[in-house]
Amino acid sequence: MVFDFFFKSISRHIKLTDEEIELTKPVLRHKKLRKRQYLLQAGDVCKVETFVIKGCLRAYTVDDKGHEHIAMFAIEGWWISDFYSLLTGSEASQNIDALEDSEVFCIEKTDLENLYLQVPKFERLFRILLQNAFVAHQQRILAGISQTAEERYKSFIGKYPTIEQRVPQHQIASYLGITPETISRIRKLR
Amino acid sequence: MVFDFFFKSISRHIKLTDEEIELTKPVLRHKKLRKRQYLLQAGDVCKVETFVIKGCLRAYTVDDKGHEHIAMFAIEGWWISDFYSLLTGSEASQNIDALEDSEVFCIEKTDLENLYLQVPKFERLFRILLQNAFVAHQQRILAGISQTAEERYKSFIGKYPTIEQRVPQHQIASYLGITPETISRIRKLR
DNA sequence: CGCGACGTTGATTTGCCTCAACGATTGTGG
DNA sequence: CCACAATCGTTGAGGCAAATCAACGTCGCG
Repeated sequence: MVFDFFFKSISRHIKLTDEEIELTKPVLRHKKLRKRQYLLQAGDVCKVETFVIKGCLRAYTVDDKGHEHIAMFAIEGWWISDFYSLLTGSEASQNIDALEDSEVFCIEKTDLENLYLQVPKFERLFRILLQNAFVAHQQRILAGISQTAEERYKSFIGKYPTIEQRVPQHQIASYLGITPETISRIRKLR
Repeated sequence: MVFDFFFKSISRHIKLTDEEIELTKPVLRHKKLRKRQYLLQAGDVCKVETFVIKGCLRAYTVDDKGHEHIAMFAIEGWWISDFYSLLTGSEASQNIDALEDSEVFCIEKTDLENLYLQVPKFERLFRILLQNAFVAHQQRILAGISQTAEERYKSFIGKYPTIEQRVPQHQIASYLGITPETISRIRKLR
């Protein structure tokens, strides 16, 4: 059942009753994405929070020189969206697309807000998820202002070996804010 | 009254009843900090979430070369803590101290957890605060991987003119991950 | 007063980027 | 199923933004 992985994932943080599970199911919109398919394009308004069931997605911006800068990856069990756009209703500055064939659950913003009222535990769930994201972000920021390219790369493959194995190196370079050439040279030195 | 500023601040996000306000007051521990005084030292465990009533604080790490890297500033109305330490109970990697004589409210972790149960609106408050922090962090990360020192500095003074006026330039340099000399040279060019 | 904190300026170095060329692999349309 | 085009990683040469190192002036404060 497609729902199983979702409810198992969130059970790490909140315990739902059967009734609450039934209330939740209708808001989960199951979607399949082909590799390279967009979930969101910059300029559109982001309307959904997305949970990854299977596969790998990325969120990224494109600067005026046409360079992509990856804000985040999301693999099985992770959430992804353009949060700012979702929150404010403004046009997304980020693109989100699939790096592999993927399956996701999308939750409409309005559905999520109702869900908060019907099943307040979700308020707690997202607070916890945001707390974790907050900590991860802070560490990434500190890495960015205090470490060399090499340190950041090695720290990345230590922290996210799964992602390192799945996505092309130049995507990781883009996430770390360094060039693919530099990554290649770092790797050469054992 | 010292409480006024606090409740006025959070009223932007949640509306408390008089009864809820009275439940909240006892957990707010009022504290004064002298300039340069520590609120938290790396190695200790962070036990409190802190709201700034007056003044300016900073959270920062010190690397093996003795260089400070500022994770965040907090002025009136902002919250500050070593979130990771607070969350996990592990030793703080960050120091927090006052850049000016300051006044704060500290909330003990255990008190906050009880407060979530007694006044669930606080669950919502912190979710909203975390959402905002999430967005700010994401923008800071993207700036770090896609912009030059000059762009980041100018963007900083555009976004936080108040902070730029209050704290020494080398602190801002440390926040942006660039050297004080570079800031000085950027400023020279008009 | 004298010392430390802060900012500035100059000379030099360096880590990383840019640009360019080249194999290897993948995948895709005829 | 092959041919050709992307995609991906590697390597080299050269350049540049920002760091480093060092010296100096100013201010505020104990």
